[in-house]
Formats: sequence, C-alpha cells, structure tokens
Amino acid sequence: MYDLKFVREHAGELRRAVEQKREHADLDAILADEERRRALLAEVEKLKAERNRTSQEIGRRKAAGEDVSASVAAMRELGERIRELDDQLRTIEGEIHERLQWVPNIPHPSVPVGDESANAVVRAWGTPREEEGLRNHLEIGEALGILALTPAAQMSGSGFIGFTGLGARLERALINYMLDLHGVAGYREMRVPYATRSAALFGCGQLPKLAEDMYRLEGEDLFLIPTAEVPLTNFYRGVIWNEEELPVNLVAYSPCFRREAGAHGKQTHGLIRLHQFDKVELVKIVTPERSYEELERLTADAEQVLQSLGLPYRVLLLASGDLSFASAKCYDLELWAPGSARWLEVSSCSNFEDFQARRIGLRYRGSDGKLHLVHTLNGSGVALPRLTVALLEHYQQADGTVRVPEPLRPYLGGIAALRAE
RNA sequence: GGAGAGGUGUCCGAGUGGUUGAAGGAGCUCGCCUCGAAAGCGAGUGGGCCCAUCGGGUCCCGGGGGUUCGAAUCCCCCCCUCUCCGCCA
Repeated sequence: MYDLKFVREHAGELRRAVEQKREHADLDAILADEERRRALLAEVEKLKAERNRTSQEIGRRKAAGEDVSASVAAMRELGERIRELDDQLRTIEGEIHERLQWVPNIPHPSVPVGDESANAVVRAWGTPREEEGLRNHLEIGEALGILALTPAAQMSGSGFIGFTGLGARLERALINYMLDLHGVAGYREMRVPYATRSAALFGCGQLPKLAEDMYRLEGEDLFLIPTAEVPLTNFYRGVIWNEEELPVNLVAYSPCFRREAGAHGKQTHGLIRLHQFDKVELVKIVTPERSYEELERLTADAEQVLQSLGLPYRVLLLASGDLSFASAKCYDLELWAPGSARWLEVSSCSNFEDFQARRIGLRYRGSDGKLHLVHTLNGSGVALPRLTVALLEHYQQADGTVRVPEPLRPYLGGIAALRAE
C-alpha cells in the first residue's frame, strides 16, 4: 500500500499500474478526496492549536484564582467545531484508506507489459523426457499404492488428498530435504502459526482482495494461511532492524489452505489444484538497494531444489497482467511433467519492494541513522504436490518403479526406487 | 474458561486531569580530557502527518471509541503479557 504523498507524486505511474494489472482502483477519487482532506486538516489543526494554547492558559489562570468561565464556554464551542471537522476528516480518511487498499504495486520497469501471453521464458534447465507411453502421476501413484484420493475426498471433499505408505514418506522426505538445503544456503528455519488474524493478511496484501480465496474460522478473526509467506513476513512485525543485520533470510514449511473459489471444473482432479497442500517457503527481508539482486538469488535458491533433484524446468518472467497485486516483479518456476505433457508452476519468486513493508511497518535504521522501509521478497522453495507430480513422471521406469534421485535417498531410508509394497 | 496484575521512548523506569513528548538512569552520537583507552565532564539523542525557506503546527504513552476547556492520567470495548485456578494433546 502506498502513502498519500507517494500517490500524489506518482499518480501517473500508479494509473498505469492499475491498468496493466487490471485492477480496479479509483485514483482520481483518491486524489480529489486527498485535496479535501488536506484543506480540512489545515483548518482543524489551526483550531486545535488555539484550543491547546487557551486550555493551558485556563489552567494557569485557574491556579491563580481567576474566573475562567468565559474562556471555558468559548472553548466548549470551539470543541464542538473541532469535533465536527474531525468527524468529516475521519469519514474522508476512511474513504481514502478504503480506496488506497486497492491500489496495486507498480511493476518494475524490467517487467514486460501485457497479459499472460507476454510472459517471457528467461531460461530453461534440464532435458525433458519425450518418450511415448509415459504414464501420468495418477496412474503411477495408483500402481504404487502411494496416493489416496478417494478417502480424502470422501471425508473432506474434492481438493483434498492423502498419501499412504511410501507416498507419505516421500512427502516428508521432500519437506526435510528442502528445509535442509535452504538451511545450508543461509536461510533460518522457522516454525510458524498456520492461522493468522486479518491484520497479518492485510500486511502481505492478501486482504482485502483475496478474502474469498481463504478459509475463515467461524466467529473469529482468524484465517487459515494460504501460504507461509504470511506468518513469515509478519513474524518480525514491529522490530526495527539495524542495516548490518539485513538481509534476513527465512525458511518455513507449512500446509497452505486455499478455497480456490471459482476454479471449479478447471484442473480440479488430482494433485494440481488443491484446497490444502504442503509447501516450503522462502522469505527475504532486505535493504532497498539490494532487493533486485536478492530476487535473483532467491530464484536461484528455489531453482537449486529442482536442479539438485535433476528435474527439468523453465523460468518465466511474468508480464504485468499476470503479476500479483502486491508484487513488483516475479519469476515463476515451472517443472516439466512428461506424463501429463505440461508445465507445472511450483514456485513464484517475487519482489514486493516496500509494498508489504509499508503495510506491516517493517523498517530498518540505515547508516544515516534514519528509519527506512525494508524490501520484502518471497518465493516457494517449492510447492510439494506439483513437485511430486513432476518427480513421479520424470523418474518413472519401464518396470513400473520410480527412481529416487540420489540426494533424496538419505531421507527415504536409502532406497533407490519407489515400488509397490 | 474464571480471578487478579500489568502494557510508557533503543532499554530500564517515574508519572493518576493542566507549560509532560513525557522526570531519572542506561545505551548511543559528538566534543573536552588522554600517547591511546577507561573513568570523568559538556552537549545531543522518537515517529507519522500538514503547512513552510529558516521554521511552525498537529497527532502518537498496547489498539479503538468516549468524558473534559484540557487525558499517559478518568470511563467503555478489544489485543497482548504475567500469576493463580479450571480444562487439556
């Protein structure tokens, strides 16, 4: 979220951003209200200055035993006027705030302008398998007895899945593997709440826009997190970092809960789109000068998961129209799933610049001694179900087993292949 | 869930209606002193917003309302922390 001064000074850019991101923010209304707000503010502050001055005087004169009833009466009247103006001010500030919440972050100049079709493949890694007759993950999973779609659907509905036996162990292995990998790369492992208040979600930009996409606990101001980004980015709310303490690199595993409202009928079967899925998430809190450099590192760190597991992928630079509300620049990592013959998004690595920092109030004290907003970044490192899909499909073997990539074996009791139990 | 205590600046801590944005101490910065350091001495040391050239004004003592000429101080609601009881994986 932007502050009003910024909006005043960068109205043109913001208008362009709203258009490019296909958001619906009324900048003209904000600017008009802002004019009125400032006029009102100047007036009411003048009156308050008078009240403060006179009230002090009343105190002094009263102590001296003078009759102050005339002044008190005058101030009572002034108080009424102030109250009126304050009410007007509060109303208009409420309107401005409401509208301001819907102003998206401005895309970075390096972001291609356009819709999805303008997304750019910036690099690709690995060699996709192209043989005929490769099975898809559902077929593989069923043959191995590691997936449990029906039981989960029966107790929880579509969009929920279970894993059994080796499948469950595979998920746990992947989580542990990724946490360890990122730990070595310098990320601090965190354990976070899986439900947060609305303020935390607002801070990351999930609210107000995505309210319908989240699960809310009945009767409480608590939402199941759609991503560990929320508790991680909010974790150090209120602390003021020293410049030399940055960057702060955090990693956490969490389940993620998404209603996926409106997504029905679209890729709803299997592991591709779920109401609950597991994810390892990376968050960086950095100084502004370094945030774009850190975005490249963050992306590279997420890629390292895929490379070390030997899975072919490509990196997309998202176009403005595909960029999320709070993001200034974002790379998507897509794994190739040869049995399904499609690319699967397993990670989005974003720089939010100071958009979230302003909402949450994340600041650092610079070498100049002053407070500045940090920049925040996050990226999946990576999402589990789709990683599992790509892994099963990529490492399937003619005998029906699935080869386990070397680095993962220590996490699976040393076995070299998944086979039916 | 019940009862009580409390939330003040970077930190500790005073302050229960009036020149308190906030005593005192610690820390930090600068200066003096010193060969240098420590100690000592002196000065400085919050943030947001509005107007403005220096500067001025306003708001902020967990958050939000209210009472009052005037609130960190009184009232209401909420959040958090601590202690005791209850319950519990």
